[in-house]
Amino acid sequence: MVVMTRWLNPDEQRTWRAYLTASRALMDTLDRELQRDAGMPHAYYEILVRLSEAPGRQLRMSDLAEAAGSSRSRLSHAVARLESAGWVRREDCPTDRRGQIAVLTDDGFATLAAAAPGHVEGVRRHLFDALSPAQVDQLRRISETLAERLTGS
Amino acid sequence: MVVMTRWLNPDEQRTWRAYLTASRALMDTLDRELQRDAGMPHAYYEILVRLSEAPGRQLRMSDLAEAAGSSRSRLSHAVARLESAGWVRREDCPTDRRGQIAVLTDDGFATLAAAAPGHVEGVRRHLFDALSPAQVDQLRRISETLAERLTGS
DNA sequence: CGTCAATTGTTGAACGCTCAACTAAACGGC
DNA sequence: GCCGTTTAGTTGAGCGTTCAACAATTGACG
Repeated sequence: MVVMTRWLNPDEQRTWRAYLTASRALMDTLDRELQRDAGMPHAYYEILVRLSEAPGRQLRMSDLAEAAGSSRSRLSHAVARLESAGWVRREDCPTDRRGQIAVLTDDGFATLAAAAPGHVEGVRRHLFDALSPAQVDQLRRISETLAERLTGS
Repeated sequence: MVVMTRWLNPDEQRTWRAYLTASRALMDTLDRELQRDAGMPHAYYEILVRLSEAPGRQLRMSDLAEAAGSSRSRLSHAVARLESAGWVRREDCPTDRRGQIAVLTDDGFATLAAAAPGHVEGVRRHLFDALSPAQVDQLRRISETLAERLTGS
């Protein structure tokens, strides 16, 4: 049996296109700024942020992957790069011999601290300064709904 | 003089993290579905869509780049791939000898037509089904504001 | 007209991500 | 305790994007 496609109506179409344009432009802009000012892509910045917030500035690879919304493979490659940049180091997990622990180095923390103000300023300028407080709230609710549905958590 | 960083307040922080998680998960999911079902990433799908909507199913490379929110370089590489897949062909521009025109082939149109229902279904399932009509409207306004500010158009 | 600047599009290298395949260790049931 | 199944993490190949450099053409302006 043929199932009819539920096409997007004009409002949805317009919303979807605007969303695509906006989110792509936003992430491209922030990525470029971060690359220029801190020498790392946004994905790597986020890894450093998550490590910096963890107790002891360290996390199991799996936990870090989940926190950063990354696949294990992606994280493996990323941490390899971050390690060779001297921002992260790997340690063996004492309780699970399969495990690896990613530890933020002092150098990594300093780099993050240096990059953070500029990046936050970018997020503010490109996102929050453009929205009313009510819109920020709307965006939060929408995003939380979508995140929950998509990540199943 | 030192300029104080305007850090994100807790609400903004939460909004930003939820936004990051949601938009990353959404695009990752749609990208994976499109790759699985149509053998192309979302960026390529969008190029084909823009071509299919243009008069004569063709566009100058620059115009296509702008329509697809892509850099010239990216589009050049992408069209090279689409051409070798037989979905797009290049023609010389008659009025500007620097110009190239990307033309959607019948094969490309057929591939797009075959991919569209599944992709639209995905957009609906992962995005619109999760939101109320009011939220769709909110997301449209927010996105249009951001898109305008970021792309300056 | 001639020249310098801007625009169009391509190219190659470096980088990051995805996917599938793989090793090693832990778990679960008997 | 043993054996099949999960789980943790890595690896390499292939693909897509970015960036800087480049060639070719057009435009602007004196």
